[in-house]
Amino acid sequence: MRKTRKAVTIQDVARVAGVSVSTVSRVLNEKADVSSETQEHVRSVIKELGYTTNLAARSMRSYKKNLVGMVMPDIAYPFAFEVMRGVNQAIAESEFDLLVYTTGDVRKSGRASHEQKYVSLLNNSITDGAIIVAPVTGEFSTDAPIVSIDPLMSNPNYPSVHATNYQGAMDAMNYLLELGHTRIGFISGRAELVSANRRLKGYRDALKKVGLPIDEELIACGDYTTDTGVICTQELLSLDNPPTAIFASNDQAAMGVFQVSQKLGLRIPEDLSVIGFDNIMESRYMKLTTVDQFIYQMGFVATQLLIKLINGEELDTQTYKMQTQLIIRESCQKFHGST
Amino acid sequence: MRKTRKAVTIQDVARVAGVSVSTVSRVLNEKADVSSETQEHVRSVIKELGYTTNLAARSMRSYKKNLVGMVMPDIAYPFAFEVMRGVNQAIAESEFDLLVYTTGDVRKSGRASHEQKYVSLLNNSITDGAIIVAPVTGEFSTDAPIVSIDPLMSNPNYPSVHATNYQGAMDAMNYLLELGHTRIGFISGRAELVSANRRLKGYRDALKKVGLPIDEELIACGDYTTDTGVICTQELLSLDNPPTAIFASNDQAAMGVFQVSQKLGLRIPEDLSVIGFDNIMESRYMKLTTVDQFIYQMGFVATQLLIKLINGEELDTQTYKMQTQLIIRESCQKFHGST
DNA sequence: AACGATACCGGCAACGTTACCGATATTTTA
DNA sequence: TAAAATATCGGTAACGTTGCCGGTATCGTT
Repeated sequence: MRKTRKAVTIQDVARVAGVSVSTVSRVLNEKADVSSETQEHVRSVIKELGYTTNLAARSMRSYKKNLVGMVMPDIAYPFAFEVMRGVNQAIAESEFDLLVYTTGDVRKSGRASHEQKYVSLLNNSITDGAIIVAPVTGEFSTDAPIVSIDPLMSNPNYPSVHATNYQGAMDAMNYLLELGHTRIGFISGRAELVSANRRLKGYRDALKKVGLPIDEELIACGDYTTDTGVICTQELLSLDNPPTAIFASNDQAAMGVFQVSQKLGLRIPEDLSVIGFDNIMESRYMKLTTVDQFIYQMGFVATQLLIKLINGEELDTQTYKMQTQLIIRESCQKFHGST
Repeated sequence: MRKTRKAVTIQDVARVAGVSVSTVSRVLNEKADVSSETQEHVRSVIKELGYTTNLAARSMRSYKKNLVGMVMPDIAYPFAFEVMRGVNQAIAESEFDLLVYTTGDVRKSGRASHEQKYVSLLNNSITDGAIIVAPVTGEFSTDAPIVSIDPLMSNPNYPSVHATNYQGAMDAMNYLLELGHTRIGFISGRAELVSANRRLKGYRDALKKVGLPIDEELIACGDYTTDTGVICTQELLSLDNPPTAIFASNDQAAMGVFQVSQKLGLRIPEDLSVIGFDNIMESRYMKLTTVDQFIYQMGFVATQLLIKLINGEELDTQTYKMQTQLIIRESCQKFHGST
């Protein structure tokens, strides 16, 4: 069925080439102590047999693997893609290759088991270090360096990169307030994530600062997905005194607002102002005003930090804060009087 | 700096628990031959020490790894993301985890060296099998099963999944021809890829079938990127007798057409009809008429095939053809007379 | 001519894990 | 009650690779 030449090993190469295993290994690792004729000969045998070194065996024995690991529960959502783009870029510029590990689904394995698994991936196994996206635990028993992106809790054990979620939320709110909105709905993120909590706090504090009351009815409980964004929007808009603007915790939730609005015949921004958070690819096309948290750069910077750590360099700071920026497009409008 | 508990091994666990290494291994792999008290005790020690099994060592010794590998030169472009989404979904539904391998850049390592590397990844190393996206070689010396997506050449050695590129190109062309266009520009893909050649052949044959001459000037040499798409468009539009419609080999190239048109003040579709290929995420927002090749499904199906192979099942067919479909949006218009 | 320096190469051990076999204690069977 | 079956565990040998040590030739030096 397949053309399989069962597992060619370094021994096979040595036998066929008529040299020792050590010599083959030396050729493979480009050590100095081999005559050029032997080198050439061994190389030709390697090519002939189609030999490739077994990564598992190699990484068990030697220490430098030139591989960076990356762990994410799910790679099929915009945030993940943006992070990966940034990581990819930094990797392309480096001597390292990248290994992305995923279970495909957050719910697939329990949290503990999942964390367990990915620590295995690192724990002086395959990679020289790893980037972990949105980890839920703070403790890793590993020798290899770790950098986290948008971690659950700020953790002193290893460096992390995250956006200024609080400030970003404040900026978004101030913008809406300046436009004259006073009833502003909020769609929250997953409650267990710090990013979500920081944004919620920004929402609350911005209102407090201008002396507006906080109506708990206006805070809908989301989870960063479009589906839940839809539900939250329906809740908010069916209130007796519905909001004139909605601040969604992320752009995917904001897409839910768009969907519901369209169904209800509400125009954005004429009838409803919407602001998001993240600035994912799609937001540009939807002309969504949002808070850019430079996800791409977060991935890029995290990778650079990790590579520094792997190379034994010291870091200036343990937490790298990525400044957010309000991107004004066309989904918000001045609020004129009621209705 | 980091809290490192240096490399806890199975030996450490055994010593602390007061049992043999074998017993710990049995507990880890949930074998039957262990009393429940011992099991519990060992498990508690494992937890206490924060032990996790070394993947490299394990996969060197045992055969089932529950890991699917995926190899792509670059993960930061829309096609790759769509494939990954499909793969991710299939993985989420399976018992397997996913390991995506990339160098971050096609040009980073020479082709041979790159192929070398990723065969290593499989070659009875870490994974049970692998999905290879757009491989350039047809020969892999490996024991583990392989499925390729959009391969360079149709290869009998292992199954592959690819779209009906020829038919899709024909459909696109027929649509433009029916709209009355006779001078249709073409932006080709990377010449070494079959997909690109099949689309070009579709372009040529469609013209031939209706008896239109093939003007080689109208065929611009692209490489599936937006940047080159821009250059090609400029070439095409600066011809003495410019095309009234452009068929771009993929959507990213089509985005180049959009960019140039906007700069030149040309309206799409009023002044220029554009059709693409791929139907990536962005195309929807650009209202680009295009040929959907169901990239997501390609990833999904490829993964399912691979898992079947890993489980020792036989496949019905070696090449799985994904039917394309013309998606009509708003980037094409009837052609009325000249200029 | 005798010595040390050098170039090149082979042998052995080790990495951490699992498969296999065999050993002991306990229970079941005839 | 003796033999056999079973449950539970330990010891040892691999898996394929690289690091280290040491062993030959060959060469240069005096």
